[in-house]
Amino acid sequence: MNIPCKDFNLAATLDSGQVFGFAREENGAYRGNLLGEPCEVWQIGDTVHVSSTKQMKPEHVRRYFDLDFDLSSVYTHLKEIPASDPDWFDSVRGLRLIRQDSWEALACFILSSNNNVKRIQGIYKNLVEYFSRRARRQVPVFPSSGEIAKTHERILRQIGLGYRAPFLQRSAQFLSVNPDYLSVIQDSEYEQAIERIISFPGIGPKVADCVFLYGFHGLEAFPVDVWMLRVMRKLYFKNRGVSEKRVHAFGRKKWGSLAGYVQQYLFHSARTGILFRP
DNA sequence: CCCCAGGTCCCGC
DNA sequence: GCGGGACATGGG
Repeated sequence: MNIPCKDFNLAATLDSGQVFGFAREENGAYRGNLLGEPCEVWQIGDTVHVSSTKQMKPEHVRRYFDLDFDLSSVYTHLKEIPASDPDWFDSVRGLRLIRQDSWEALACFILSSNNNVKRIQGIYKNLVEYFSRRARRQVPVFPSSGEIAKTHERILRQIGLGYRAPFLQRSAQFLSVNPDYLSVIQDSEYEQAIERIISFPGIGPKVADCVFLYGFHGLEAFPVDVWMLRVMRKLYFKNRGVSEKRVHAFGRKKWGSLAGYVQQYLFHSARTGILFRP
């Protein structure tokens, strides 16, 4: 399937730490799971190519990659950021926020706490492989909350979750008892949505913002992790040791309904060294 | 041996 | 409400 796309950067989108199920291959294509279908995705110029066994509707892929969103207002904010060069984000222009599955985002970001992207991807892969094999699935996909709820905690530990194993399992158990809770969150305003997400075990304010942003496309979220804390302190607080809470409030107020997008560009750029290099 | 990674939890104040 | 340590695991 070929999908025309303007102002899109597939590599920056999939490498920016918002989704953990895509692996870059030698030829530059990405293998992963798109809308529940294992597939291969690559970009040539202004065209996205998707190869999968089952047929997918182009409008669903467009929606998944948020391709119909006009990024110009985001770029206006990015140009005003006090970096040395106003075009500092040129190499990642076209980075977009994916509309991924909300359960998968919630599960993945429980794994993300005090962890690094490389290892989160590894645990994600282990979860897909173990539970797909166990259920004898023909196509490997991320396990449902029901599957996680029913397994043994020691299995999750063996897979590599460490001390986060009981957090993920208890969260899955809650969802299997309250199956409509994710749609309740979907229909909530920011403050109440965060309050509800934060009630899951292993989820604090930072992960809750990630879940709201990536799992529910809540663009007014502004996750502040160690990378964001560093870059924001440098840009706006004269390198003073201001708290995460204060940086979070600052970003949300400054960028409003686009805070999540600005955050994604800042986070990816900080982590890859695009911003602030000698 | 150390420190770090898309933090959270739990404790004492 | 804020500060500090513990927490699994793997890489540098």
